[in-house]
This record gives sequence, structure tokens and C-alpha cells, in this order.
Amino acid sequence: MTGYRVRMGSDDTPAPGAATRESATRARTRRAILDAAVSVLTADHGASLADVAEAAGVGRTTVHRYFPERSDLLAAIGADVRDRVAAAADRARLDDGPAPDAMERLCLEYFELGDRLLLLYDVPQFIAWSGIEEESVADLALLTLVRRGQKDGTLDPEVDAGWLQDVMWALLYAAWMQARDQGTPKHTALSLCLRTLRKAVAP
Amino acid sequence: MTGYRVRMGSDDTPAPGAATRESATRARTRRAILDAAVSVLTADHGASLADVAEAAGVGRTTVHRYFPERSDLLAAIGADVRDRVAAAADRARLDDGPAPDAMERLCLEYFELGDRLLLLYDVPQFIAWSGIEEESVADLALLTLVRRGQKDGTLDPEVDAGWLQDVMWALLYAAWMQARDQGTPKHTALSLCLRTLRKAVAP
DNA sequence: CCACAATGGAACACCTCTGTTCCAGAAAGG
DNA sequence: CCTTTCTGGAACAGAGGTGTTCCATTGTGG
Repeated sequence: MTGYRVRMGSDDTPAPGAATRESATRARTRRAILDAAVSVLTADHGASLADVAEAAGVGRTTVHRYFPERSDLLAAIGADVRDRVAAAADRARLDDGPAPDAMERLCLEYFELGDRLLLLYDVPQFIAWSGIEEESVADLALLTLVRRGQKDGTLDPEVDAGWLQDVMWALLYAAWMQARDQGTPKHTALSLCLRTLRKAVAP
Repeated sequence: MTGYRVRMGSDDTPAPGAATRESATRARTRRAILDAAVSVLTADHGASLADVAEAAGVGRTTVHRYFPERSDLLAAIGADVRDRVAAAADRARLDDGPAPDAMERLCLEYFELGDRLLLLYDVPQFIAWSGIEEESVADLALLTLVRRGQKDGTLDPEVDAGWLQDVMWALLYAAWMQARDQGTPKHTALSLCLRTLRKAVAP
């Protein structure tokens, strides 16, 4: 209803017109809550705010001070993930070099995001909230990359570009699961993922 | 706590020692609730029993009559899925013919199960309840199949057998998503899945 | 060292879901 | 047709989560 309500100052701050920066203390607390929320919600999508507060080492009241409603917290997580994804896609320099190599770089970057992306995957609501459009910037960049690879013959041209995109995500997901549930070392899981991806997307 | 509590007769039935078969009426109602629960819970993992009852076209009281506690309903769903998976694996005749072909047959069978398997994927709790062991019969059969293929050179021998198993699941999942969210026709999604799987698991 | 920012805890009303009981009415089935 | 089975709705208590207020305490920075 109210969307993402931002509260910069303390409860009784007289709302100083322009956007005042958050104090260092508050910024740290905010991050702690956000990070705790990610790990708690990854383990249990229906966890209560009390659980989040405990994991963050913070009182439940404090959580409500930063994120007045549950949806505010979830939206903030979504926005945080969106930013990280965009940054990761940026670092992967999708326009450079052969398409399969660029795709591999992207996988590497995304794999590092770990839990956060798992959460995005599992809780579809995040996509609706927090201004993640139908097709995010990163998704579009990946789509462009796939089309480029299909055009120059380095990626399978006989399947839909969106499908290749989904395949990448699916294999990433499988790799995370392998690491989390089977206890496979992360680098092993990642190299399995990359090897299989290369074959799967080849012409 | 109580596990899967079976109630065969009506409320006041004097518990007729041996296992009495359920009346046709009750069997139909039970199925309706079970099916409704699958589709409702697929859409929203936290849906209430009232939602399930409404979707089943049945009073909430009736749901409680068949499945006294929420966990009983979930366990029943899990058991139902387990049976269907086992039957599907059986129909795929995993021991016959080349391993990639058998794997493709299995994909076809699993794909038909649709929603039910998506649910199993999304709600890990189902695996703990309802007597699905760590490694179900179907999983073991698939693992055996993969090992056979790796030995005779028809499947990639350089990766762990468990990983190839996960890859199959991941691609199936991607195909379902493609059909559900992008509106891709099911047969199209399935053929994309099979094409990519063949390449991904090839040596 | 002192004012103000920031926190934690208790207590509160409110809501939703759960699981239960009871009973009147509909549906089956002999 | 009439009895048994099966159902749906109302009404209830209890549990747990949410969002709020208030106040005492801690801490941080100037």
C-alpha cells in the first residue's frame, strides 16, 4: 500500500526537507538487519520479524524502527539484491570477447552473490516489489549477450534466447544446491556448473 | 508429532480393527482436497487451510475431518507425490536401451507430473515428512542409470553422477517455469529441455 | 562530560490461522 | 423410502505474528 517508506532521521527528527544522510551507526545497524534477514529468510521463507531481530542481534522494536512494516523490509532486500546484481553484471563486461566467455564471467559473478540470489529465486514476491521491472537491466544485458552469441555462431542458435538465459540460471541454482546440501566445495560446484553450461549452450 | 494419522471411517466409527476401505464418496472428497491443496500451495506456499477448502469446493470443517492437522495434509501430499514419482520412474524403464534415451523418457514422465513436482522442489519440508528417504527409490534408479551411461561412454564421465542428476532436475524446473511464466507451449518447453539436456550430459 | 542519538524491553490491541465442538441439513445407498 | 453417511456453517478458545507506544538505559560524538 505505502510502498517503500524511507525514514532517514530518528523518530522525532523534524524531517529536514532534503535527503539527510544516515548516521554511521544507523547505517551499520541497517546493514546488520538486512544481512540477517537474508540468511534467516533463506532458511525459512516464513520466518518472523522476531527471528530476524534475534539473528541480527537487535531488538524487535529496532527492526520496526528501520522497516516499519514487514513489506518494507522485504522491499529493501529486493532493492539491495537488484543493486548487487546490476553491479555484478557490470563487472562481467558482457560486451567484451566471445559470448561463452562472457557468460562464464557472469556466472562467476552471480555465484558469488550466493544466498541473496537464492532468495530472489525462491520468493517470487521480491520481483513484484522493490522496483524490479519485468526485465531488469541485468536481464536485458544477458539477453543481448545471448543474441550476440547466437548471431556469431558461438551459442546454440536453434533455441530461444530466453531459454538459454533460463538454462544459465537453472544450472547456477543447481550448483548452489549442490554446495549447500551435498557439501560440495564451492569451487567444485562452480566448475561443474561452468563445464555443463558450456556444453549446454554450445551450438 | 503424530505423523500421518489415518482415519478410515466417519467420526464415530468404532475403529474396525483391520484396515477398512474408504467409501467411494470419501475417496473422491479426499482426492479433491489433495488436488486443490497441490494447486493452491504451488501458487502460495503459505496458503491457509481455508484457501485449500475453498479451492476444493469444500467446507473448512471437512478438510479437518480428512486431515486433522495441517501437517497431515502436507504429509499426504508428499506421500502422493512419492507414489507418482515412483510410478513414473517405473514407466520410464530406466534399465532399457541407451542411457541418454532412458533419461529422456524419464524427463517426459516427470514433466507430466507438473505442479506436483514443482511443489516438491519448492517446499523442502515434504522431503522430511511422508517417508521420503534421503534417497528415494526413483532417485537411486536414476543414479544407477547415470552410472551405467558414464561407464559405457554415453554420458559425461568426468563429472559426479549426482551432478548430472541435479542437472536433469534443474532443466526440468526451467522448462516448467518457461511454460508457466512465459506461456511457452508445454511441448515446446519440453523439447527445449530435452535438446539442452542431451547436450549437457553428453561426454 | 554532557546532550542527544540510538537501543531494548514490556505491555498493548489487533489480526489471522488453527483446531475443536455441535448440530441441522443434504446426499447416498440399501 | 428411510436410515446411515457425509457435509457445511457457526461459534469457540488458543496460539502466534504484527505494529504501536512508552520509558529506562546505553552509546556516541562534539
